[in-house]
Amino acid sequence: MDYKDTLNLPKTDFPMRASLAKREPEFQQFWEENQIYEKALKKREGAKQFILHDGPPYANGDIHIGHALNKILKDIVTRYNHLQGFQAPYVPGWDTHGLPIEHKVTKELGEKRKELSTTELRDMCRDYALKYVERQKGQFKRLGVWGDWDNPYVTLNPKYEAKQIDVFGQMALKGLLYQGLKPVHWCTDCETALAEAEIEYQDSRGPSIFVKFPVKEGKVLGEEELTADDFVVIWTTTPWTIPSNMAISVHPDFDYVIAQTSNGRIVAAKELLDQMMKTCKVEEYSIVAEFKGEELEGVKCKHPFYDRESQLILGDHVTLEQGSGCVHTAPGHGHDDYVVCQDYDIPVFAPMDNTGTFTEEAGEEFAGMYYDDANIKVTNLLKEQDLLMSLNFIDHSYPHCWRCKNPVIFRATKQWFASVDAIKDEALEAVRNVKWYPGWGETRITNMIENRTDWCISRQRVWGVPIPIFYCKDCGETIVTEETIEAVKELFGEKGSGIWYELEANEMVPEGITCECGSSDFEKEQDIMDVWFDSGASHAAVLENYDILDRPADLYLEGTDQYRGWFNSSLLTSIAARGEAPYKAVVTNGFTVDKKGKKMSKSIGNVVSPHDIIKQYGADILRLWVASSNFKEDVRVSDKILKENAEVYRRIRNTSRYILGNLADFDPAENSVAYDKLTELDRWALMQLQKLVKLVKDAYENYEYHKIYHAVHNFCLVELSSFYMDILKDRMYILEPNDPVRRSGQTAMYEILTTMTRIIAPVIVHTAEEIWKYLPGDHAESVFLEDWPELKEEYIDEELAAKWDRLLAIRKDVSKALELARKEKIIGHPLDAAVKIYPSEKTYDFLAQFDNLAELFIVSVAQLAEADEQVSGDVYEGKESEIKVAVAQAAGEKCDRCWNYSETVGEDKEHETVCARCLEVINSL
RNA sequence: GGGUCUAUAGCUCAGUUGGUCAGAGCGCACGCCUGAUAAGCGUGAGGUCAGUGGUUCAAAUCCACUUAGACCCA
Repeated sequence: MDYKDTLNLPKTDFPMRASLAKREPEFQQFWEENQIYEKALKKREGAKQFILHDGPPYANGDIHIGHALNKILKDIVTRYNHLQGFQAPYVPGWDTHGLPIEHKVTKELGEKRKELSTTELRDMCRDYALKYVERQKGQFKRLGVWGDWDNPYVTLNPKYEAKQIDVFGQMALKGLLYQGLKPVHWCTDCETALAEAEIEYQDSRGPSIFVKFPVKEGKVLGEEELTADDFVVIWTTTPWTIPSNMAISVHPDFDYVIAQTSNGRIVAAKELLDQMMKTCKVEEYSIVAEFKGEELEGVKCKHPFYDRESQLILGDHVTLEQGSGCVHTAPGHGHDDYVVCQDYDIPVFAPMDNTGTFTEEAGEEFAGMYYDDANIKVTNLLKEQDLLMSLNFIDHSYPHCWRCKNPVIFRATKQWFASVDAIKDEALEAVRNVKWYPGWGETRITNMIENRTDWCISRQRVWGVPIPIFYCKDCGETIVTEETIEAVKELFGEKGSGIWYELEANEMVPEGITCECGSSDFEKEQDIMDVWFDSGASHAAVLENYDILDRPADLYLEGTDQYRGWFNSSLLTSIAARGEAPYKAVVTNGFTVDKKGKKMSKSIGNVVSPHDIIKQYGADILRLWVASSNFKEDVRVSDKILKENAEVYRRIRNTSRYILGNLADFDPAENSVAYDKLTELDRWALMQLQKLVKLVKDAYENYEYHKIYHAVHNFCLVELSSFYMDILKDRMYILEPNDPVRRSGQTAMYEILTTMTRIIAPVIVHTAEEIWKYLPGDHAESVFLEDWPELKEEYIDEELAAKWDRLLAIRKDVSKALELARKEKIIGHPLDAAVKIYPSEKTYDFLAQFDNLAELFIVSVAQLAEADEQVSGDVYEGKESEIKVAVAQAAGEKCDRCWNYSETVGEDKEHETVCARCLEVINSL
């Protein structure tokens, strides 16, 4: 007789091999067809909400590993909170406006661009964006992320745009928006502003001049007094900007000197003096004073042409690469110049029109002159006054227009700004009331907001939301009122913001609006808003627009780059327009880097793509990797790391599979054993489970998912596989199916599996669902329609824990003794062994309370020696406990059925090869 | 150059306020089992806690600097 057939060996169809790449899409289809996400929301109707507001990725290109990390984290958050009992909706979104898309579309069009109207170009941009929305949507869904994928938000949606206008309007009406000047790249040929991406750098030949600025008001520097007879020397390659000079910048930390030359005393950086004198062909000179740049602050020079001061200011942008270390500063024609002048309240001055022609403001010498022609004029004027120290021509890299290939200039134009100063204190106060994970996020955003200058929200582009402002045609006055905002809002909400380009201003301004000057003839603003304003307004445009959402959000969760980006723009617009922070808590994730901790880049070739990972391993492995990482820092990905996660996954999967196999004949309704009737070992296992539940919940609450990963893995491995389940094999297989002790084990395993599956479900969503399908007994159609396992404090018994900890230590020593016996070929399988344990006195009393030591040590015989018994033969002296262990081959024969050695084998005539225990079972079958 | 971070075994992570704190699991090596079997069990080797200096009776743990890396600015 083959006794194997009389055993209860594990039996399940749950596959050992996951085949995730193939099977995951089937579960995703199951969720979609059965509307599991919708049912989950319905189940929590009326419950407290947990709203995670999705930061919109840019609708361009395929998703990369960073997107995957972020989206999976968000999914873990919403699924966990849902299981916890919250209604946790997730409305994904996309950022669909902006230069990168416009640029890409324009580039694809090439020359054809010129034939298209603004509306036609915008339509193409929209199509492009929506194409990538669909594409990325598919990629996100493949990660197993749940949410309202059929109704996501896109920033180009008319309803979104209308809310954005509302936010803009609120800010405008509160006086938080103003027009100012700021330099931008400008093509005088195309008469348009250019974005950085539209600039091409080419070498071109141009003048290079050193100019003396006469000192008007000096001071004592080093040992010497700088007087009105002295000069400060500047260097520039754009002489035409000299008329716009407003200041001279020096670096506070560099060394500067006053040098005596044949041409008067001059100030310059010490390190550049020799080189500069050589260029200017000055042979005789000497240093008469030396001092730090910071001492120059406050010195005033006289502008070479005008009755205007040019003061010395301090700036970190000054370098010692070339020139004089004293930088000609024209805030109307340079970015650094602009920034540094802001600190000194020096006005922006750019006396020039769209064609690059000087205006009257530049004085009669220059008015009407094209900027490029002014170079000669400037040098001539300087020469006449003996202020030109040198004139050379040099080749240098200079920006050119990508379209007409002409050189471009930096030129200040009118831009709309949001005043950050006005709301700074309020914003900082709000920051203090937000929870930041990790904690240093608060410091980081606080510093950023404190140092933030006013926000330039104008963009001279077409793919975006137009700035909804009108101007009086007659007097130029800005028209922005509650009525005009409301009108534009309505219009955009209905037709989309593209309507701005199809209607004349007068068609959009409501009836009855007149300018203070009496005119009712208007024109419209041509600029659009910075895309950061689009996404920054989502707290209104999404949270207020969706019935299932609400403001403020419970959580924003994005990468660390968003302190400057979305966290910032959202906070500012929310404070400005709604008077509150848009979020209650903010979590940030680090960036994904390669195995060496370096950032990923195509050129280095260290990019890991989520698509490849899913294809090779499956989304659950990718998700497990996310959970395994301490994502608040930068996270590493490599094939080795993924392989390791695949191993951990297999352990969790196999443990689950093994339990399922042992539950093959278990009906929880029929066969469950009451808690107080469970064996002590089973109660121990359930206690460990409770400890796990507690730890895991804490970890979810604090966004420390790697703790969950380690805890669950260790639980499967240490508590279950190598101890609890290893011991349980004997009773599961050998005993009569309905034996209460066997049912006790099944009851515990059933609870362990159903609990473990639910707590890990937010991470490995597909696998959890798969396990749920194979679960015996009644259960919801999806694990995501279940509740979080309630913590059973009553299962936790510290006395029991201490008792079993002590036993575990002893078991470790026994196991060591077995290993040594195995090495000496005394035994092979542990069941070959009979162990005799010589305990210390205290340990004897402890061990005597167990009547199943052989079962716990998985040996055929475990004999406890009396406390005073003499040790005989070779023994292993325990390191973890006070025992000595002797190992011998067990006496008797090996039972054919249970594989234990027993002297009862052979006693029965009918079943000669079976032990007494097995005989009883066989007879009862 | 500035702001915010990070650096513990090959990998992922623990190490509460400085005093058995040098740990876990994986991986690796070796062995066992073949009734969880493209599974399971056991044993073992592996780290000058990035480096230097300092504070202290005592530092992976506090301070300074250096090196490397990340994000955002300039």
